[in-house]
Amino acid sequence: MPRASAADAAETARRVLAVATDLFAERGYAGVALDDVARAARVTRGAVYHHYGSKEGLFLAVADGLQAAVAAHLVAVADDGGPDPRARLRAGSHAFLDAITAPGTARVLLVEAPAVLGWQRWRAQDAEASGVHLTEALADVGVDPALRDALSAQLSGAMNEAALWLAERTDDPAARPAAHAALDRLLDAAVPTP
Amino acid sequence: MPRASAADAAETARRVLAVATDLFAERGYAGVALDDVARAARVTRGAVYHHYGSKEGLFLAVADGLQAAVAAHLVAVADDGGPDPRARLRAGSHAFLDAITAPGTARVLLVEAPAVLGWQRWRAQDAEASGVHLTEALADVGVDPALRDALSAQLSGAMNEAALWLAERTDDPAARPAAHAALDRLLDAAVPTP
DNA sequence: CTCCTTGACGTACGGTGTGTATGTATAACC
DNA sequence: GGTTATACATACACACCGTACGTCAAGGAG
Repeated sequence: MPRASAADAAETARRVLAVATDLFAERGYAGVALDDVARAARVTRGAVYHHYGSKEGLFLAVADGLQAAVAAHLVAVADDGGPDPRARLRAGSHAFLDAITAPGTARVLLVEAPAVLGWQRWRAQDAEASGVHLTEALADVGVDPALRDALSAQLSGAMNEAALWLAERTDDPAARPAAHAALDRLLDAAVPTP
Repeated sequence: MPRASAADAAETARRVLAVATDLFAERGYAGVALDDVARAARVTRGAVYHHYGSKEGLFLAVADGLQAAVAAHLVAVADDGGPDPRARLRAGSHAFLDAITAPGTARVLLVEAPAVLGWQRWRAQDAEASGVHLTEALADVGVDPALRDALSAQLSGAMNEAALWLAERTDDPAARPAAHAALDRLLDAAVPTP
């Protein structure tokens, strides 16, 4: 008995996405069956396939949503970080770290996504969303072009690992300051000291 | 018709492990069925279950083997890196990077393993195999104890990402020197400059 | 040398989960 | 107001994991 208007359909898609985001964050990709998602969203698997095509398609939508949220927060903070490129680099990096440690985000984006989507697809998507800002900031700060890409990748890896490290230490109040302090050291290393 | 002596059994287990290592590296965990492994090793799935208990058990054995190889190479190089702790830190780090970029290693250890085994189990195993050496080296070099763990995690993340970054650039001869140069910058940042 | 226990598999089966084909009623456009 | 397309639900085929069970040789125990 499908009594779905266009608005109802959009609502259904949104509800499925929200439920899937929670479940993937909790149990990981392999740990959740599409029937779990469907039941929690009060539809059947047919609806899920209609809107997202496949389990991988659903996961991709989930990852996209989380990544967009992280990038939005990053850009917002960096934009009022002042004109000094070094300050912008720092502000943006710390903002990234804070955004990606939001409750279910790190696991989906940093652990599941590379395995599910493949590392190269994940890397491309990450680069498009937040990586560009890092690479750009490194350029603004005067990093040797020959090292820029390599350094960008390694700093990105450092921040991602910091996020996962933090996610396991939510009860230790000293962890977050320590992570930010360590990150500052690495960022200072990146900029050619004046 | 099982005519298996003890030596034959060990040979079977070894052959299955070798085949599984190749397949997991090529297609990832989800992309390989146990029947593929069994056929390639000229046995049935029964033999695989007998020796490794489960698909996850088989993957764990594969990951263990690769991680042991990486750690062995790391230790070997670091041990003749001389007595200077800073030189040992550098030598060990570069050795790690070289070892983990061996053909199928990075994907299994850095992309599949965290998702399959769970990040915490993977982290613990990685810390036991190579992480301890990094943390120890940082201590020897005089890193503030409050930052040591955070910095160790972030440097580890940087190296892992460098490895994956390199794995996608096997045809670019400038990539590896750039990765090592960028890594040196981060390592220099870690040691309190005298 | 014989018994018998155990290890090293092979075989058969059930359960779960993905994807696809098909049906259907309502919304949307003409 | 008839037609088409959309938004689902239902049913089915298929793949794959895990487990229960069977089997035959190896390796002592006597």
